[in-house]
Amino acid sequence: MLNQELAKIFFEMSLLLEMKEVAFKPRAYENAAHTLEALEEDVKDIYKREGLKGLDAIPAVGKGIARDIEDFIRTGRIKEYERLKKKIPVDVAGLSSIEGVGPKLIKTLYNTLKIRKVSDLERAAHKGKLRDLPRMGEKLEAKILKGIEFLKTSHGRMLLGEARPIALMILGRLKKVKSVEDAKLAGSVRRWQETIGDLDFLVIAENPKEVIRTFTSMPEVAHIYSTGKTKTMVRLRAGIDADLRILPKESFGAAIQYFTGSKDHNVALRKSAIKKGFKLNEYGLYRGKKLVAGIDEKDIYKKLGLDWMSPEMRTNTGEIEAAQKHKLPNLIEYGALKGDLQTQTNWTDGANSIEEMAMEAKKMGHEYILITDHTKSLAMTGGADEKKLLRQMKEIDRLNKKMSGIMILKGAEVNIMKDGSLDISDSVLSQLDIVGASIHSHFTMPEKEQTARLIRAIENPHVDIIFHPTGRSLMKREPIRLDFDGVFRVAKKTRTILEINAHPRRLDLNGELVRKAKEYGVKFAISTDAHAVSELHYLDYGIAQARRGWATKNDIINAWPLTTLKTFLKKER
DNA sequence: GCCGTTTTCGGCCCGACTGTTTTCAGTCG
Repeated sequence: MLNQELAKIFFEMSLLLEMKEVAFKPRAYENAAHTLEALEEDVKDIYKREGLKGLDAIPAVGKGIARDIEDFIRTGRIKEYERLKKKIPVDVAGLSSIEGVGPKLIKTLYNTLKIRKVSDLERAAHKGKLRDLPRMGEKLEAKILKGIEFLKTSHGRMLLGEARPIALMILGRLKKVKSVEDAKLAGSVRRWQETIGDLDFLVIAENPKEVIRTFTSMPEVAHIYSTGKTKTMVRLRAGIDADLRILPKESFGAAIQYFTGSKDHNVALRKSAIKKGFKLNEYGLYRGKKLVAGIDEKDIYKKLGLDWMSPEMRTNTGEIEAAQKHKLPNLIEYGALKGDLQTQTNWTDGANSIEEMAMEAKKMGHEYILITDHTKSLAMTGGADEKKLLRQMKEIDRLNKKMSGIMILKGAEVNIMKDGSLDISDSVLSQLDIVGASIHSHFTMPEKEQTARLIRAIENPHVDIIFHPTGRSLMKREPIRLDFDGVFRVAKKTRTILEINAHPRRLDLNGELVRKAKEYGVKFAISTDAHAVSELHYLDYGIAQARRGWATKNDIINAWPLTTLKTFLKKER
């Protein structure tokens, strides 16, 4: 899909233009990048069908950018982009991914210190060269070093939300190869891990050569590391490695088990196998030299006296013990949710109208959708004040009369201020169906203050859900510091729901915290934080986190009937 | 460069915060 590649280029162009201090164009390119990121149909298909006119019809894409896209489809290059790159030969995408580094600073860094990439910047910071630049000091120098450190720890990894679609596309392609009997995805993608280091494909095939040829000649392949009879490793253009293994049928289940991991889970599993007099490896479960199980993954667990467990749970944090006692939880199922509880519209920073979001939700089979636009202290999003919220409520009433098959609920993503107060008056909050509240600033407060701040918001009688409770941004920003025991205790007491945010950049709460919160009896909402109709489909990423946290249907409020949910939330306290 | 229920030209989300300064530039979302 070209959309993602183009989005990256346009985003880079917006940064380059901003460095050149060109007015307004940066925003135009940035908007186009966002639209393409969320666009469901491949621009190539649109172009094939409707030409330049079709491209022009894409929101945020006009004549100029349509021509850029055409350029890219035809030649794989964009002239304007290459012209900019030539003038400013700097890795702006890499540098700007460091928290606290933006286009202006990148420009100064290049002009004064000839810094072109992250490693240059790191060296300069270590030498204490940054502090002497205009408007810089020791603190900012240290902040940049910390930002680089953080980036490094997540280096070479990719968000699940980016990696999974690529993996599924390649899997589909492998399955179509004639001699392929079966093809499966293993590794961290199968476990729905938050970030992905590489993609693992396992295949049974009569003619391995044909499969390997298909795999290595895919357009996505940038570099072939090695290619043999049973194993091939490549680097994809998207910036991630992919491994393909061809396996004999009798070992397929064992291989899937082995390559799914996690490593810790497998070590524990092998130990338990040894204890019971078996040997377990990627080719099968053996008693002496005799193959006891191998074709079917479930069979391997069964022979070891264990219930089969879902890959999301394989973290070696008690799942093997629970499987042995037949006490694994009955996990919430994919597709079990009845509605989305966090969505933004074009009333603030979303791309689509309330009606468009509701239509898509209906198409997905949802019973309801909660509209939760930002509030006024998030000014850059056009956050709603009381008046605007009241107007939006009227609009929702109008739409509910007009539409059938979906209920639009009135909500908001109310901003939690530094002191834990909210930026919308109680009298307006009380008129909303469901109120979400979340933190968008002061991420670095000490644990004690941050905890007190969040607890104050949780204790507000109007707040039903805390959205993305830790505020983390995967591979970019750390979670805020919280005393989770304290937070979970108060959330339970006040019947305040914690969100499992399904946005691939957030996944917040994560599985580990879900499991901990669940022990306190906290209930959860799984919601997408969708800013466009296409993002409403993120729900599965949240469900995966819930499953890793051992959550059942009973723990997830939007898996319940709407009436049950509403009764539960009525917390006149 | 994009966009239009005031506009095909003339606008273009803007407030809070931080670390630098001693009035503000840069970044964030």
